[in-house]
Parts: sequence; structure tokens; C-alpha cells
Amino acid sequence: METRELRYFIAVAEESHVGRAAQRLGMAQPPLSRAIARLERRIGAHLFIRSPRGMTLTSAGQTLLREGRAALAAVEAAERRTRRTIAAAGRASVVLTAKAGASSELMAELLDAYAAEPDAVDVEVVLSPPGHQGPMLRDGRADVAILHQPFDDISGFDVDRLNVEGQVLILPADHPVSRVTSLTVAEATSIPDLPLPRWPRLDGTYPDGPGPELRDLTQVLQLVRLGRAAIVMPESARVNVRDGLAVVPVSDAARVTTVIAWPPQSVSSGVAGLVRTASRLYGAPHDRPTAAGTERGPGT
Amino acid sequence: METRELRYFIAVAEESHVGRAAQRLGMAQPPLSRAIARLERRIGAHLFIRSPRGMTLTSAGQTLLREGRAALAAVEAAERRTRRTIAAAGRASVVLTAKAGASSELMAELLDAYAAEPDAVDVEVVLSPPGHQGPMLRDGRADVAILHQPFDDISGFDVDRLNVEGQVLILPADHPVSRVTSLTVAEATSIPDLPLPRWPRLDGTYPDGPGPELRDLTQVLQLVRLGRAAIVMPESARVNVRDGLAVVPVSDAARVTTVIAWPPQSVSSGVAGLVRTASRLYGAPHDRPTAAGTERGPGT
DNA sequence: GCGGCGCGATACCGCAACGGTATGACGCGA
DNA sequence: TCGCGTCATACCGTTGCGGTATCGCGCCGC
Repeated sequence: METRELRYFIAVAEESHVGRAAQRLGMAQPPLSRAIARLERRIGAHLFIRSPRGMTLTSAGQTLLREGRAALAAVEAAERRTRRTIAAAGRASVVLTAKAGASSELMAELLDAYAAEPDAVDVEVVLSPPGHQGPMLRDGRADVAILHQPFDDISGFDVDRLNVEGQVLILPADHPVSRVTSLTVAEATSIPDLPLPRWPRLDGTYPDGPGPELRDLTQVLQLVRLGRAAIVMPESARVNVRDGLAVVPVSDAARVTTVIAWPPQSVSSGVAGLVRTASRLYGAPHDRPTAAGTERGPGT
Repeated sequence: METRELRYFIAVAEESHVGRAAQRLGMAQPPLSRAIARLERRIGAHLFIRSPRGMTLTSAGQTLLREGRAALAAVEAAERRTRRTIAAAGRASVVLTAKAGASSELMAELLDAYAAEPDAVDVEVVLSPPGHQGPMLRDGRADVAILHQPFDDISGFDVDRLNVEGQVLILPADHPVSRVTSLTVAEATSIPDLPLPRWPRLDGTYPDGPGPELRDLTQVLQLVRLGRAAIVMPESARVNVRDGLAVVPVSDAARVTTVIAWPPQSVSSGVAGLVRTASRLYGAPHDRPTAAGTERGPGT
């Protein structure tokens, strides 16, 4: 199966409509119809059920959509990382991504400590909105990421745990709720005049709702100070708190685990060094030994 | 990048020789040369250094080889699993792979318990030589696997731990060493007249060495009983031990962790059910929550 | 120093496959 | 029953892929 066929299939599956998919792909409808039919013949299974209202996936089609998306991301990651290997003109380099404003102390320490290593390479830090780090790691726009469980999906990555902490509500200092000593999640998310902010989806659009549209945490804190929003975040964000802000622990909020994550194949020397440094500074011993792969034993 | 180009690149990279790679791919040398040159132009980087003795990889080429292999396996996995989805003729089915003879009690319990679930699907069990389970899971020949750390490479898979145990040496009952109460790894692997067996590599060939060539554990135990071999394996293999065999604990051997592993995207209902059953029977609570992906929080 | 050898690159050709335009088949609602 | 929206089919031009023949170029041996 060629990646072009996979791209075509995914477009049709997502649109449930050959015409719209063709438009999205910048081609005419008939060749796309034929390409899908050819793919079905080659695989030996019907992927779609044709109806006069469009195309719906069969169970085989659902399998191919799930697995195909991951496979296509892997191919694109391979291509992107290859291109980046030489973009640095002989000088190796690593792209690290993290939520804007998150774990800032930890990251500063990590980058300083890594830069002091003898074999350190350049680290390009890409800050992006919450939820965008995993996809960037999957499709090769980044080589290593700082993620936060349970918010980020770490499945398929190798990880080292760095930190565990509780969460707090940050709100305007003059708000009446700021005087309580503790809150529940239900209470924190339902303060009527302080909506929680909304974050962009992967395509850059925003979900509907009452809160303001934001892209990073400095914007949030500004809005909170102006009395226009409140936000629940890990305790470590206290370091960003200045005058005009109040902090209230949220007793039953999920504990947040900060991890450093990397794609399992990509054991470039830069990534390995960063992970080693992070593990030395914060880590428990690895819970998933990464280099066990080549070892072969008698087995059980 | 098309998968055909990737296959060409990998062949040339592995052979370091366009002619041999072309032969392996069943094509002539010139079109392969051109395809590689075209790929380099499209990526915008030299992937090979041409010499009068052949082709050697640049650093960009090494990146593409590492990442490309994984990407190609992912594409092949998508295709295989799609094909298998319908091969079961509407009836969902799951392929589980494990080392022949390993964790047999655990597997029997697991399969029985799963079959008793209300939504259970057919489980096809594929037993294969040690070390072959991971690759089968990666390229789609299997959907879920029983693996053993530290022998198997679990990077890139989601896993649940099922069991932890020590290792023992199994040897002929009449052998003098069988009278000691404990051994070290160094002692166990250097008994001169009892060589450790050799297992097939992924391509089916065997490494050089003194031991017999084997494919599964029943063969081993037969040979041990005949006084022709000895083997170090996890304690649970004691259940296979009959007359004529002796068991000696190996004190400093690595502890073996049995895990159930599955590819992160492939959360088909059959795999999910098997994992749930395994987790209920043996599991600690998940250390890597698998379904956290869609959850989106305010982040830190 | 020169010819032969082994390597990848280039030139040229034929064909398969891809994409575009025009049109058909079919179900559904007005 | 007509019109619309959907996907499929027919036909055509072009692209690009692979095959054969040949070149260019280091290297080694005589």
C-alpha cells in the first residue's frame, strides 16, 4: 500500500464523501473513486458501504482508518526528522516541545543542566498550546516533549517520570471565593462569573463555550488578574503568581505527573542526552528500560 | 514520500550496494539508482555518500533508516490488520503471540477466563521462537503479545505487568551440578559439557556457537533429559519439569517480568477485552493509563 | 602506465498507471 | 416524473516508472 493511497483513503473516510474528499485533496472526483476501488481490490475487502448519501466505513475500514493514521504519521515523522537532520548543517540539533508556561522552572533547570554536558547539542524549544505536544512528537515536528498526565496521551511513547503534584485554582485576589481554604473540582469549575478558558483544538479552531479563547498561560494570568477568568493548574504554576492573584488548593483534582517523552525509535544522541539529564535530575529509575531491545536471552 | 521509495531506500541502505539491493528488490540497477537520487532531491538532503566501493549512509540517511523501518512496519501492520479484520468473515478475531512453552499456566488461565466473558471474540494463539513476538506485534502479524522483560523490547507498546519471577537452571537429574542448592549466572552458563541452546534469529538463521539449534521449549527439555543441554528460564517453567530433570535456582539472574503488550492505536474490542481480563486476573492498577488520550484539561 | 574490472550514473525507449473531462446509473425527494 | 445528488464508468492525454544499453570513474594488477 502506498502512502498516497492511504492519504486518499483517510480523506474519504473522514469526509464520508468522495466529492468533498477530492476537493480537499485538490483533485477530481473520478480518479479518487477509482483509487479507492483499486485499494479495496488490492486489500481484498470492502472498506466502505456505498449509499446514495455517501460512504460509510465497514469494520475493515475502521481498522484501516485507526492504524493508517498512525502509520501515515510515522512516515511523515521519518521524512521530517530526516530533513531536519541536515537542516542543522552538520550540527546535530533536537526539538523539544512543551506547553507554553508549564513546568517552567523544571524546564529551565533541565536545559541548563543539559547544556553543561560535554556532548550537548543545540535544543530548540517549541512552546505550543495544551494538547499539541503529543501530535507533534508523533508526526516528527518534535523529537522530545514534556507532557502531563492525565491530560496528554502518552501511548506509544517511551517516558520517564519527572514530577508529581496536585492542582490549585488561580483566581482574582479580590474575588470572594479566594477566601476559602480548599475547593472541589465541581466547585472550582462552576464559579458563575469566572469561566474557565478555552484552548485551541489541533486544527486551531476553538470549542464553543463561555470562556475566553487563549493560547498560553501568560495570557490567562493577565485575564485572571482582570477578573475575567479563573484557571485550575498544577501547583508548580504558583511561581508565575504575582500581585492581584489568589491561589486555592483543589482537594479532589487529579494529581498531575510531569514526564519527558520521546518516540521509541528515535534514540538520537541529543534525545538520549536530554533524557539522561532529566532522569538524573528528577527521575526515579526507569520503569520501562529502553535499551533492552537487542538483548536476547534464553526466554522463559 | 511513498512506501515504495522507502522500501528502495531501506534495501540500498542495508546492502550498501545499489546492484545487490536491486537484485533483492527484483528490479534492474538503473531505475533504483534514479529512485534514490529522486528521493534525495525531494527530501533535500544527501542520504548516501557514493564511493567507488558502494554507498554509505550520511547522518540524515541513518535517521531515515531508523525511522523509516518503524514507519514501514506501521504501514504493513495497518494493511495486515485490515485484511485480517474481514478474513474472519464478519466474526471479529484477535491474534495473540507468545513464546512457545512460556508462561503456559498463565496463558491457559487467561484464555479460559477471557472466553467466559460475554463479549469474547475468537483468539488465535501463535507460538513462535523467543524474540519474534515484538516484531510480529509491530508489523501486524499479531494484535497482542505476552512478552518477558528484560528479554523483549517493549518500547512503543502499551503494556500491563502480569507477573514477576526469578530464574532457575534446568539440567539433567544425574548431572553433578544438580546437587548444589544455588548457582550464579556465570556458573550456570559455563558448565562445559552442557551448552546453552541457540534460538533462531528473525530471519530464521542461527547464531554460531556450541549449543543445539532449537525452536521451542519442549525440544529443549527433551534434550536436557538426554544430557545434551541445560537451560536457564523463569521459575514458572517448573511445571514442565518431569522425571530426569533437576532444577537449581540462579541467585543473581535478572528477575523476569511477564507483560501483556499491544500496539497503542490498536484498541480493537478483542484486544481491549483480553487486556482487561489479564489485568483483572494478575494486574496491578495500570501504570500507563491507556484511555487518557481524549481527555483534555487546562494543563499546567 | 595502461587495460580491465566493478561501481554508480546517464540516455533513451516503451508501457502502465495516474489524473482530467464527460457521461452514466441509481436512489430519493419534490 | 423530473431533478438533484451521489458514486461509477468510459475515454484520453501525460507523467513517470522500469528496462536495456552505455558511459564515467576510481582502483588494482600486470
